[in-house]
Amino acid sequence: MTDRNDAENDDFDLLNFLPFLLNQAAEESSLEFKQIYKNRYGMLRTEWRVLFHLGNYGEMTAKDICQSAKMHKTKISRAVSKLEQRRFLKRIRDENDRRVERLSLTQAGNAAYRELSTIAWNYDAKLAAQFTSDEAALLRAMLRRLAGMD
Amino acid sequence: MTDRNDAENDDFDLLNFLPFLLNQAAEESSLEFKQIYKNRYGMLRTEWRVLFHLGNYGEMTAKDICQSAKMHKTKISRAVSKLEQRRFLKRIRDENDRRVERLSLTQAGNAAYRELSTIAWNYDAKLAAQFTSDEAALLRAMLRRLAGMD
DNA sequence: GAATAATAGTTGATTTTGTAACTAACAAGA
DNA sequence: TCTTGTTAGTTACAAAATCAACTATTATTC
Repeated sequence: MTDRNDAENDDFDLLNFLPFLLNQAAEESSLEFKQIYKNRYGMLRTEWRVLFHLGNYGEMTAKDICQSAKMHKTKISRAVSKLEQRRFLKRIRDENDRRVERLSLTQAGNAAYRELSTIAWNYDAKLAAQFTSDEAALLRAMLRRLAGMD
Repeated sequence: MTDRNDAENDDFDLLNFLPFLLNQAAEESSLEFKQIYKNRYGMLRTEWRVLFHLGNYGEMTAKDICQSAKMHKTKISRAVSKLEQRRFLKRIRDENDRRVERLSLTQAGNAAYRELSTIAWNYDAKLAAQFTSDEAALLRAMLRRLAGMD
């Protein structure tokens, strides 16, 4: 029919292409929660991610967050500034290595984290309730594998 | 310890939070493929998505793509312009409703689609090979559910 | 112990996205 | 038919992400 090689992709199916599916699922499943941190706290995704990391792990450096969240350091730098402006976090320069700043949440930051993480956890439960608990556990394990978090 | 309610989120675990996991998995699992459409064709994600839709489904309108890919119409408008500039797609004004344009790939667009979709399919197989085929099928089904594609 | 390289983080310029207002074509009701 | 409303798609402007160059500090090497 044509001189090009088109044998192998007859059954390519966009709707089953994992990167596309993952993206759609990620997008859709974070929409509702996004409204909350956006409308209630005026935060961007980058900002709540930093907040969640600090709330979840306690004191971290920007680089730590960078590696854990696989976010670019400029995004983190700006998110940290915003959160600092809103008095949600404080920086402490590390006296052993003065390039480093140790980041941690203020009381207000912790309060926001607690409120948001409770909502997040309920939200997560609602998402997971679409599946059996075995399925949900398997889903999380597979996603961790795909994300290179093993 | 404190006067705030912090009972329910003791076991909140960021690394198991589905929206976060989904996002990390989506990001990581599209990285390698992104290099290909980006470096080899100079395309953005929005552009290859439009290309893939047209390659996969044949002639569509911008609105069709909008609904299927859940992308905003301005993104599609710009992606279509770019792809048209590169002679990957052509627009035909619908004479029954002159607001509508029917989009389809040119020969060059089809060639690009064939090459990319073959690579995509192999790439998908490589991702899925991390799991049993039952697991992979379940994963896709769960992602479709989460994405609201049922 | 200078000179060089490497690292943590910031800033500025460019690119891409998102929001809202817009044009053009059609539809429906008075 | 002539408002009024709706829809397909574009454009202008604002917000955010990316990329490269930068400062300040520490590590390395000669």
